[in-house]
Order: sequence, then C-alpha cells, then structure tokens
Amino acid sequence: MSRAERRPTLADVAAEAGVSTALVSIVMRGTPGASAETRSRVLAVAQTLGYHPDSRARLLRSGRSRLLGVVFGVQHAFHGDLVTGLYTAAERIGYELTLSAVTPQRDESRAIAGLLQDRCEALILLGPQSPERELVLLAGRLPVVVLSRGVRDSAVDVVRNAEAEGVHQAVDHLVALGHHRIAHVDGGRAAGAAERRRGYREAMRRHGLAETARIVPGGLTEEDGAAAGRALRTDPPSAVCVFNDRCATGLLDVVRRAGLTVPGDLSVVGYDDSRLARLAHVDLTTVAQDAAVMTSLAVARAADRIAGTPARPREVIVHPRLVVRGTTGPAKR
Amino acid sequence: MSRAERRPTLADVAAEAGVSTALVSIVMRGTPGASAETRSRVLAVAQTLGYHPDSRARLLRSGRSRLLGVVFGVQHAFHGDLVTGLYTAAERIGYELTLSAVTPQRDESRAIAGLLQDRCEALILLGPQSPERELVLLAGRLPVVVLSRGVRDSAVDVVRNAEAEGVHQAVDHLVALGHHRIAHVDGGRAAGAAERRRGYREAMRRHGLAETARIVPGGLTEEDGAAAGRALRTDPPSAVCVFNDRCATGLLDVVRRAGLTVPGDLSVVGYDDSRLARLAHVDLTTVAQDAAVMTSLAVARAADRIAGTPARPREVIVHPRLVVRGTTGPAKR
DNA sequence: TTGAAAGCGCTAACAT
DNA sequence: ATGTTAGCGCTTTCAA
Repeated sequence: MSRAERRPTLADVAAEAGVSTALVSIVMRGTPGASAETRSRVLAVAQTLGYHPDSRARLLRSGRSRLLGVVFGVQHAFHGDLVTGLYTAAERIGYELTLSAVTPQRDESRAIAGLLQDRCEALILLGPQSPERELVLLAGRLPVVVLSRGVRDSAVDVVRNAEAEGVHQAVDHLVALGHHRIAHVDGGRAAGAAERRRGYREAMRRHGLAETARIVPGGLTEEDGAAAGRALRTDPPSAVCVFNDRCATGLLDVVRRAGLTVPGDLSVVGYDDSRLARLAHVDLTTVAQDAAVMTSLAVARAADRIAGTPARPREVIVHPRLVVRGTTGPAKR
Repeated sequence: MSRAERRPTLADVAAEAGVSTALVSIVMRGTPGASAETRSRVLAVAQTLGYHPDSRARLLRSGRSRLLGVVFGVQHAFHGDLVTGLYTAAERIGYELTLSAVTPQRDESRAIAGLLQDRCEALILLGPQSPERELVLLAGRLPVVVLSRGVRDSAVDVVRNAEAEGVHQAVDHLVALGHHRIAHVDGGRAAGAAERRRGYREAMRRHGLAETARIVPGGLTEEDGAAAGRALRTDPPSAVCVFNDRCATGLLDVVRRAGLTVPGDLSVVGYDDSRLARLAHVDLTTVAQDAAVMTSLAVARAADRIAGTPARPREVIVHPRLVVRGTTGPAKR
C-alpha cells in the first residue's frame, strides 16, 4: 500500500502534459483561454497523476480566500439546520465555508481565533455568546454577521427572527380554539427568551387575557420542560406555549405520565419546528423559523459587506410561521 | 467604522521594528535564536500593528499543515460528542482540526474533496457511508481513520466499538433481573446494527433463551422506535433491548401511552448513552460508548500514520459499558 | 544573534 | 492559444 511520496503539483502536471504551468492553471480553474484539445489532455494527465490543487497556495497568490468562517454550537440541533443552509447558500455565490465548533471544552473566542488565522473574509456567528463589545471589536477587523441574536452596535450585521411574532401567532391560534388559560414556559436567559416572553404578554393583553397570563420558568432542554411540567401539574392551564421544542417534549412527557391527555386536557405549542417536532409520534404544533431564508440572507449580507456594497437595513428580520400539528385542539366545553 | 485596508505582514512588522523578516519569523514562532530584547520589541510592534500570521503562507512554506480533516454528519448527535473529543485530543498533540459537514444537500464525497483541497495530513471519518473501495482509494492518498464502522481492507485504520459486547451486557443485566422474554428492536441496515443483532442472538443462546428470542424491525429514529412499540403492543415481552437511544425513546413514548409502565411492565435498554438518555425524565438504561477514548485513539492513530510510525493493530476495539438507570427493573413475579 | 536569499505551489500580467 | 515572469507571506538554509 504505497503512499505517494509527494503530492503532484501544477508543475508536475505541466511537465507530464508538455505545457506551461500557466496553461494548466487556466485549465484547472476552468477559465477561458485554452483549446478544447489541450484542456482535455491536461485534465486527463491531472486525473492519472491524482492532482488536486493546493487551495492554500491558490489563495495566497490570489490574495483572497473566498472563505466564510462559521462558528456554531456542536450540541445545538438547530445549528445543524443552519449549517446545512449556509453550505448551500455559500456555494451558490462561489464561497467556501470553514466551520469552527464551540464545544464544552472549546469556547467561542477559540473558535473565532481559528477562523481569523485561516484568513476568512467574513464571519457568520450562530447565536454567539460573546459580550457585545467583543463582537464589535471583531467587526472592526472583518465583516461579521450574527444569526439568532440581536446586537445593538451598528458595526455588526444581524439576521434574526421576529421572536415575539411567533408567540403572537401561537397565542392567536390557541385563543381561536377557545383557550383562555394559556401559560408560557419561558427560556430564562437563553437567546430570544426575553422577546418571546414579551410576545406572550403582548398577545395575552391584546386578547384581554392579561389577567390569566402566567409565566412558568423553563429553559432550553427537555429537563427544563419536565420541571415546568411538574410545576404546572397542581393547577394546569388549558394550553401552554413553550420556549422551544426540546423543552416542550420534556413537558409533554411529564404531563402525559401525570395522566393528562394532549390535546384533550392540555394543548401545547413549541418553537423551532425542529426535526423533533415533525416526528409522527410527537407531532408537535410549533413555530417554524425558516433556516433556508435566514442562511441565504446571512451569506448574501456577508458577501455584500466583503464587496463593500452598502447593505441596508443592518438588521434583517425573518418572519416565523405557525405549523399546526396534533398537540393543539379545541378547549374543553 | 474604518476597516484596515490591508492586513499587516511579516515584512511590515520587520520594517517597523528595524529587523529582518527572518528574525520576526523566529520571534513569532517562539523559536530560540533571538535576544530577549529584540523579542519583546518585535512582539510589541506586532501587537500595535495588529499583526496575525497568515496560516496559509506559513503552511505553504513549511510544507506541512498539521491539519486533521474531520467528516461528520450535522444531524448526528453522537458526532457532536465525537467532534468535541477530537478537538481536545488534536490540540494535545499540536494538530488543528478542519471540519467538513455532511448535510442532506452535501454528500460525503463533497465533504472529503473539500478537506483534500485544504491539504489535511490525515482524514478522520465519522461513520462514513462511502463504499469501501472509495475509502481504500482515499487511503492510498493519505492516512484515513474510520470511526464507528468496520472496514475490512488493511489500508484503512479503524476505531470502533465492540457492538455485540454492549448487547451482551444489556441482556446479562436483564436476565439477572429475572427477565426471560427479552426482545430486540434492531437497527435494520444501519451501521453496527448487524453486530448488535448478532450480539443479541449470542447472548440469548448463552442464557438458554434462544427459543424466546424475538427480533422486531426498528431503525435509527424515534419514529422507528414508535413503530416497533406499536408492533409489540399485542404481545409485549417483559424487556426489550433497543438499537439506540433515539429509537428507545420513541418506543417508550408509545408503550407508555398504551398504558404500560416502565420498568414495571416493561424494561427498556437503549444504546449510545446520548444526552437524551441522561435526561432526568428519560433516565434510560443504556450502553455507553466512550467518545473521549475513541477520539483520542483516532487522533493518536492518525498522528502515528502521518509520522510513519508502524501502528498496530489496525483495528482498535473500544469496549462499551452498561449504564444502569431507571428504565430497567426486576421482572414481575 | 542577525540578515540575505531562495523558494513552497500557485495565479496574473504581460509577452509571443 | 500558449509561455514567461514575477511575486503572494512566510520559513529555512546559509553566511555574516
């Protein structure tokens, strides 16, 4: 199993094909300026030699990297959806993605530092935790687009959801089904939680239900949802809007084990439209964030900033939509 | 917010500090060969100029990238754990990681091609789907370490779990609790499923329970588990070993809604010890794969291959262990 | 301890 | 359509 001693270079291909390196370069990049005959011969040689261009040398020479750095949370399921969309969007406009994960042992600044060394032309940060001043500092060095988090400073571009609006839709839906005692299990200090909480209060007030509004401490995880479910057992409302899908499934599990039926005794709405919610046996009514739209906006914005195109508005709001499934139904009597 | 026109280079720092670029290079790398005085002056200049070395140029010149390419599935929760471990292990021995994701729109060969362009020195593939011959071809170009999948060809290094052994432990545990009618919900054609199925058969035979062995078609997802749960409802066994944790939670959901108690009426064992299993309200007895061990082995193996150190055995087997939680209990009467 | 000079593999300007 | 030449920013001999 002999491994090639040295990877073949442009020069090797050129020598083998009997042409100049410049010509091989032209062929490899698919740029016009080579005869069809030469093109196919060079390609054939490259193929047999197992030649692959060295992107580092390429980028070093051309001065640009056409690289978009992405910081994501390796735990975070929704980030998976976003990364998927980012790849697609970046490819469409001729950019590559460099991924840098945040893990329990590798914090955000480490992840970012790695990308800076790679000479990314812009950074796309998914729900970053860094303090705002660090993001602003970073934005002084290169374009920064933040997803799923608000940033006040004008140096940073933002693409995010109209969080409150999603909750409005959820509450409207529940009210239309005849519910009045609608509770909200919140997300604590998680990104977006404050806004969703506000959305809940607004919607309840708008329906004249401010009196029955009830906010239960929740969180991001199934665990948090389970705790909230236990807290609700003594005096259950007829419907509940939960911070996210994971939390909602935890809650569902607990209330069902307590003997309540869903949506008979309790209607439940999640948030995210994660794969979890779509599972047939979960079948959770939820608020969908459009990952495809968010990511293509983010990539487009990054590209604009790199190109120096004035991009306005700085903050793009994506509108969520309610996906009605099986966990919501008419209020009893 | 003015953005720097051009990033400062080594030459800029050298000029500003009044020394040669070679000397700055020495200082920046922390290599011996510069006076303490020069060192601090150069460092100060670099600091004020906001100089960051260009890793591409650096790697191009030094001929090595010290880069390990990792292919992972964005969807796959356990891959998140593995990536976490890989970062830690790689850092320990002075390698960097380059991540390349497989998404619904971006297949494995695309992910691998990207890494090859980046001049990774070795590839670590998490549960790859590519046909074996492609992996072998790849291994002809650079060291390849495969995790969580067996590969017969001797060109590819493998780190994987003793899948069958995990199921042995699960069955032993259930038998010790007095169970006889133990079913297995399998993983179909998923990676590792055949082995786990075999492990189940072996264990049942060893306990003289070959007669009562029963394999129910399952799969990887909650959905599959739910279907298996429905299939079991008519004639439920007293215990069931499920292919993985996700599938197990789907099954749990269905059987509980059908009125069975766990572990009173039915004991359930999962596989993976995913975060899911550890949740307090799920509290699933499961078979743990040690991600930390697997990843440090994989990284060490990759480094050995890169260094040309003979690495034996080619296939490293990591032993799983049963984690007993709340979904298993004594058989009735 | 420091500097001069020669590339790493590639692309871009300019010739031919 | 093809070749020549000059670097990109850095590291690495080799000399001083």
